[in-house]
Amino acid sequence: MATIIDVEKESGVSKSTISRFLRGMTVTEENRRKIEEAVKKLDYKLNPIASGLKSSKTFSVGVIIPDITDSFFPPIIKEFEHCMLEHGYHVILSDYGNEKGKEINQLRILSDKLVDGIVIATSNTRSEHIKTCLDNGLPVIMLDRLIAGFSCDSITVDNFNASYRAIGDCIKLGHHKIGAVYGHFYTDGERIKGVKKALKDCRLPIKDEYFTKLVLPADNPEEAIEKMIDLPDPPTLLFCSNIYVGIGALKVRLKRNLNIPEDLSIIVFDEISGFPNHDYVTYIKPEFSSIIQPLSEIGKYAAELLLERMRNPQREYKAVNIELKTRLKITQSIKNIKNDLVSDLKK
Amino acid sequence: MATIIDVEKESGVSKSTISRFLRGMTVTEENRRKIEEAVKKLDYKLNPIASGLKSSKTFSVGVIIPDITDSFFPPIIKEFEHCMLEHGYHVILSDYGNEKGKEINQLRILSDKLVDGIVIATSNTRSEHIKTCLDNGLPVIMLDRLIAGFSCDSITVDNFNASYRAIGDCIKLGHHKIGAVYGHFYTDGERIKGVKKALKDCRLPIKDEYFTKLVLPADNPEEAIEKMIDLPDPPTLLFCSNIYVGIGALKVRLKRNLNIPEDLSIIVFDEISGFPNHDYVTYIKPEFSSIIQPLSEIGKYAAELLLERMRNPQREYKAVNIELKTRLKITQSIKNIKNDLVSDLKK
DNA sequence: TCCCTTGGTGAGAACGTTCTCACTTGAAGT
DNA sequence: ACTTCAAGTGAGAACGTTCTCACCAAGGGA
Repeated sequence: MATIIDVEKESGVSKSTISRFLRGMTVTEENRRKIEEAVKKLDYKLNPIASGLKSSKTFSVGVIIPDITDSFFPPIIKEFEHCMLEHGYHVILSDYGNEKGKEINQLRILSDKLVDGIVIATSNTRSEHIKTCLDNGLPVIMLDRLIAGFSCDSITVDNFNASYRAIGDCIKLGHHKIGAVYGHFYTDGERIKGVKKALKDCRLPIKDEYFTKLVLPADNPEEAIEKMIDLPDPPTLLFCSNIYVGIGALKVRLKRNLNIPEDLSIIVFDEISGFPNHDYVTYIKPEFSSIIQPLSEIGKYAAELLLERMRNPQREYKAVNIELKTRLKITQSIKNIKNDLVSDLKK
Repeated sequence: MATIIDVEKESGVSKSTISRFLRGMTVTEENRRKIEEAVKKLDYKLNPIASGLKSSKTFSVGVIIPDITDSFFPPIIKEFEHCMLEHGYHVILSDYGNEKGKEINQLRILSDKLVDGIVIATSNTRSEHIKTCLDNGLPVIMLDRLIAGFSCDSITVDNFNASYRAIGDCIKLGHHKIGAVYGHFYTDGERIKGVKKALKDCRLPIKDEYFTKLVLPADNPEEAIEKMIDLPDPPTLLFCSNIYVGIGALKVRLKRNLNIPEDLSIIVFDEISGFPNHDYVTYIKPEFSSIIQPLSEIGKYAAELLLERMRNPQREYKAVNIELKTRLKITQSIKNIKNDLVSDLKK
């Protein structure tokens, strides 16, 4: 393998100038020509390890996620990786398998000199591990999930507002008995806050038996949903706070042969199929109404923000929180109770 | 950040000995104690970049795949990453978006000094790019797909034999008119060879109109399937060579309201839902019969083989080809024509 | 007793870059 | 014409390890 010293000898230009040229700084026309010639002749490639030693840059970033087999993450990672590669960065993938301890461990390993930046979808509610990185000047972008009381760059979606507005729309359609099944993650919390706020703002009661919190994946969403529809006075609409609950609803629908939306209206936060090879679910009619997250965009913005932070590693910083808009897709899975009432009255 | 020189000063032991100790070589009891004490006191961490410069090891490996949003890959990667991490290796993910040129490019970038080993699921039918790596002493493991006439370590599944046996079973159940829709990838080729061999061995005719090759994802599997069932004399059983074709069959079933297996028997190479959050499809009865690939195992064996190669980087080597067994899952989606004939006769 | 081996040691070179700093050159400003 | 300045240059130190090599002590075989 040719080194910069070989290029120096071949071209007659000093290694300092060669190094500068390779990093995009200006050199005289003549030197440029000589260097390019020598580089080509020797098939010289910059050694990124040697380069990283002095400059403390590895041109690689870490992505730490709870579970790559969760369909939420691959599209995000795909776009993120694509953007980073365009800027010469490599992506180190780290799947912590939903184990809080492992998450902290992986973050430490990656931050110990290996990466120039981190993107993390945390499962922890404490922020020490992330704060340590920031204190050491390592940029961290939080993905999808925040930690209460901790300020850090982030890319999230409008969990609260989207849920608030979606439920508002459902209420306008005449739904007054609204139930929700949700998980124990950060995002679930935000979404349920939105649901309850919508109910409150419309002066509708919030019944305890209509709200079931699950510890996923241990708890079974189907059970919770079945229990809810079996109530003496069941809700007319079910808000599924994430895809796992949505899938549960799909199962209950098949198992109990539910008519949607006659027996129950359903709305899901998340698209049940984000995967190109799983979009067949759209053939099961009516499709569930859903709040769709812009997955590629999340990846894109994460990349852009991280790149910006790595370019300008100023110490004292103000956290940038980017909240992306979701898209509400209303289908026949939500009954228009008002219109039905009107037509009932007409009869 | 403390360096090894700081530890040297603190402990009074030379940096050579410290370096040796850190890499697991034996030192005297007294030195061990001194070093450990100093390391702890200074919170010393080995700098992997500096370490890699001299030793030409980065302790990272590259995984190059066509599409991370294809449900096939995440479970493999998850297990692979898990195994590699246990041995101190990091995984750099590289998604080439099914573009042959980009695949070659990514491989070159990764191999230029950045990684100690490569796992690649190639889309190319030429092997130069991989051969270059091997010639440079960089271990490469081929994943899922081989290249004709090119010898290289690999982890695949028994595409040919599994298809051969599965179709053999179907023939025993009385299916003589067997059709297949398949893609243009390596794996499709092997599977179809198995199907045709089974037909040939049973002296059944291989009708051209029963075999449709698609260039995925451009071509539409649904169309091909519909055309086939609309033949004047359609097949009684359809072999779907991959998950995309399987999904196509699912769509056609819903769209045309097909009765499975009365109207058509179906078997799919691949499980239609590899994702934990997409397993609802099992609630659509009857589930399609399928040939299930051991995804985690693929990741595990890839890791083991790669680790072995990196430990013993002997030049002249004989390629190791590991072919994993798939699991055949026969459901009600395959009609037992023979028994039906028998009962028809009894009537 | 002497030689030879074995296991452990430390000094210093090596790895291939980037960074620092003092220098040269030519153009612009007075 | 003389200073000032900016842009570009090259020598050599620096980055933090690992590697090479010569060395030393202890123990075993002759």
